[in-house]
Amino acid sequence: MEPVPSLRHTIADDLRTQIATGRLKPGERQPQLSARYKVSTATLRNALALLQAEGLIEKIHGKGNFVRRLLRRLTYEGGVLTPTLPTVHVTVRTAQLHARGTVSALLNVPSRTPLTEYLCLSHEGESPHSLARMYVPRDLARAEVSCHWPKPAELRPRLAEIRERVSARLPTPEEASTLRISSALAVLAITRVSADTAGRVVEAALLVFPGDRPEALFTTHLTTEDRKAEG
Amino acid sequence: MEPVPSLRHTIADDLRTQIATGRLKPGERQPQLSARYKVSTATLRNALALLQAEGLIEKIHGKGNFVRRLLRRLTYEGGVLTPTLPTVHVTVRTAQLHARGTVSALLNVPSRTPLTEYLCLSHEGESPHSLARMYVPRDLARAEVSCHWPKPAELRPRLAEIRERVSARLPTPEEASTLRISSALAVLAITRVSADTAGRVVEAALLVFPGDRPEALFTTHLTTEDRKAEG
DNA sequence: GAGTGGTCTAGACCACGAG
DNA sequence: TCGTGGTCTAGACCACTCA
Repeated sequence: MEPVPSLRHTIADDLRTQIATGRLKPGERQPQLSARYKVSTATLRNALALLQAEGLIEKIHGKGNFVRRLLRRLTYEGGVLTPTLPTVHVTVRTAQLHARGTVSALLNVPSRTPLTEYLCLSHEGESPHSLARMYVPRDLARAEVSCHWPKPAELRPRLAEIRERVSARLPTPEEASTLRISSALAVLAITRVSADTAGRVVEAALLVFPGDRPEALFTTHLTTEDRKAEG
Repeated sequence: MEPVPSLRHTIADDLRTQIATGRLKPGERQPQLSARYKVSTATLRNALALLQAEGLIEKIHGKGNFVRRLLRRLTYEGGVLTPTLPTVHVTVRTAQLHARGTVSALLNVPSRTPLTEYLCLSHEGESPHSLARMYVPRDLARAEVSCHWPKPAELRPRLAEIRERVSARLPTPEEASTLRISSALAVLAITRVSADTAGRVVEAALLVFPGDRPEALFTTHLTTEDRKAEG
């Protein structure tokens, strides 16, 4: 299949095993590495780009290359991330704005409807972990600041239906810099729309997770009626 | 934020609009393009790599760069892709093998249990569209060759629960060449495990979709009991 | 064999971070 | 100011496709 493995793949493979065995020092510099492997800087950069796309390393302009901490793979299920880690903390920025475009359509409200936006960034230690943008009609906005993390059911309106659209894509430049990931590292994007028992959309959330971290888990329990309807 | 847009982004933006307005001829050559923009080949390649990662173009070694047909975004919901297109056809390869590793764990059967593997590749016209690997215990294997596309409910065992794990990642080299996508184009990977009413796992499926095509949609209807349990 | 894309080099220049 | 990463260049060489 690949009779002549390219130089950058060979170097990337070597660095990968060094990372796996903990032999690679954090903050390793490009010039040292390119000298060690006797390749040009461009080739070494290409090798590092491969590792970056896998989420193994992080490059910081003016400082060096750093091995990313291996974080356990989390699971997003039913609007909640598990396991819930005590080391995760969340910063929330609230803004008042007016509906327009995509958000207006998701919430099923006219343009210029007053909304409250919650911009949530979760960290695990120093590392940014996930990003959430939540939009709530302003008359419904309360202490819903916990985003996609567990929250008491009483705080939110009674929900009747949650629709979650999941897609895979590359991060926008803003997302990449906010999450401190390579723009080549895929992200899992979840668009969540929650409606109450009256059918009114009470929340639209745009969630973004780096692809090397969480996954989403969806379980369908088929009742007898569902199976009848299916046939 | 980005006061000095890099040259390759400028070129990529320009090519993007040309693609959107249909002005870019298929099979456009790198040498012509680098001459047109007066940049080095490396810079032009970087610009094309951006478009490749968005799934807009496809490069074929020795031939040229080709604009990918814009395919409508499909939705995977409840094991079915919608809308169902008459132009989609599926090739299936069946193999007999024995459980091991991940598949063994997913199906919850011991290693070396006889399995039937269905390897399904769907095309829309000439373009590969999605990839599915399905594993079924051999004693349950029947005419289940339609993979994740609609199939009569009678053909499959009565299902009680479907669990779907969704993740975003870059394709493996094999997936990239099979689906004819860039290795930089994110894919949506769905691991589906279906159990019958007795709790026996009757199917494990590994589905891979190019990130520029389908998305997955999951709907949760919260009944009164669910909401009680949530509180 | 001519033309294409894929890889690599050596080196220039700019932008960022820290002392 | 110095060392780092980020971008770009000009050109060499190989691999693939097609006439």
